[in-house]
Amino acid sequence: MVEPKETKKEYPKPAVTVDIVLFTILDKKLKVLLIKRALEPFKGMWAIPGGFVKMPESLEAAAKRELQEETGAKDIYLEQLYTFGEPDRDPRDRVITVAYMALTNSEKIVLTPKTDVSDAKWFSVDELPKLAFDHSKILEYALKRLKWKFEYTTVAFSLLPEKFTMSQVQSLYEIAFNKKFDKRNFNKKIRSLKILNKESTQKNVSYRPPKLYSLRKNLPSIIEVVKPSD
Amino acid sequence: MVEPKETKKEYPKPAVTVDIVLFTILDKKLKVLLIKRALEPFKGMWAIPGGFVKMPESLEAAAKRELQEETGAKDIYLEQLYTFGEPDRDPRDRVITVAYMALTNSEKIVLTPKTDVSDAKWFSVDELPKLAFDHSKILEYALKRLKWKFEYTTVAFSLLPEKFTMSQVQSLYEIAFNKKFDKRNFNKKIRSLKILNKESTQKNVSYRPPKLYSLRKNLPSIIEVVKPSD
DNA sequence: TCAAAAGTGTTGTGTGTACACCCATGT
DNA sequence: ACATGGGTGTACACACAACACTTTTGA
Repeated sequence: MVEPKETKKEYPKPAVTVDIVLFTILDKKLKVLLIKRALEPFKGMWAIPGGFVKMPESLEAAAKRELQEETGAKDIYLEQLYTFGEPDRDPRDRVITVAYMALTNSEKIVLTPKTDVSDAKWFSVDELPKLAFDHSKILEYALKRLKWKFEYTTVAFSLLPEKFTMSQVQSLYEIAFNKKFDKRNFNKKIRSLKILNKESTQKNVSYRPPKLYSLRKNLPSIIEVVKPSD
Repeated sequence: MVEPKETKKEYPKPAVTVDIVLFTILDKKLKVLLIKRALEPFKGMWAIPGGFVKMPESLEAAAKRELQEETGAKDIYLEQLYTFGEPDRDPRDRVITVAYMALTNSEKIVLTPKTDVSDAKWFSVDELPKLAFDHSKILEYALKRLKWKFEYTTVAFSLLPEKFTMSQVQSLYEIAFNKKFDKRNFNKKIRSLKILNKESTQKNVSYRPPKLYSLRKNLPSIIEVVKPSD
């Protein structure tokens, strides 16, 4: 990195924000958290939650803080996606935004809109409203990454409770890929990955009680869960 | 994205730079371009080339500009990697850097150090000096991404001339993965991808003249060139 | 006994991997 | 004629895909 003398001269600087695309599964659908803007610009429009990076905090810390302010949730899976910096993406100022993707089990969180937000809601990813700024582009990118990550890693499991059944896992993948999988093949594939611990057997269901599993700790980060499509 | 009223109050902003990890193949080795810093901080140390983002230019435009200033090269493969923003990564100011990876055929370019740089050189990726800032981390990340991209996409071909032989392709992959491939299997795999046009046959070599190929245009972006390892 | 979801195996097809010899050219 | 890198095929192992019936429980 080159640091020309200009540093001292205080050239104008862009503002830096973080925006977070938070996904969850709700009503058998993949949903994303959007907030309704209470202020200009794009007042009244839906947008991805986010905010300015404060001077002493890292980008990831800023993303975590924003996420917690909106949802109260801690221990959320969080991953940096991409940085969007077209000069005209904010109509007022030059604003560069570092986009993050987050995944959570929807039961863990309670929506608590901040004061600069008039509403916060879950939207199905296939029934999205028009979004403020370039947030549609960001969301589209996040969706691509989500699918990719589901194929090649175990992040999908962060959308499930601690203990879960095999059909919950399958349902999760079917929702994300909008596609049915064969139960036997899916089972076999997941078992062959050796990423699950057997826990116990669920009770109090009016049908054959399923086995419960949990995700093993300290797994390698890339493991190819489902076969790439197309 | 939320834009609180703070915008108008001109809170302090971090500076934003782009840093570019430029790879090439030279002397049968994977090399990276480093510059020797002529100014503080880290004066005299090697670093990844980069510089400040100017107000009216996009991040990618800034990366292209810096790259061209250093190398004179246009039409270089360029891809955003990751944004590094730890508050203390620059000892003076808060500086957030958007890292890019670039690939070029080394014959296309001529190194032309800028005035704030006292030297610019190609380093083998396995013989790197200590680097300024967090640039070692950035480079490490770039290398991971490079390998990943080589496995799953055709970006590797941007390190080759317009027309090339099959052994040049194989050699490229062998260098990047530091691993030998079987000639017949490699050939078969590449041919099965249907990503190459047959061009003609090379002349003036003192051995059986090889066939020349070029990369087809408008290929899908993901195609799994080599099998994932580990 | 019924409803509901759980659980379980075999076979065919395609893809990856291992492996060795002859070919075309310039000198 | 020889040195140099170019070019080619077959056999085995493994992973994916297609496919249907029986089991366990609570009501």
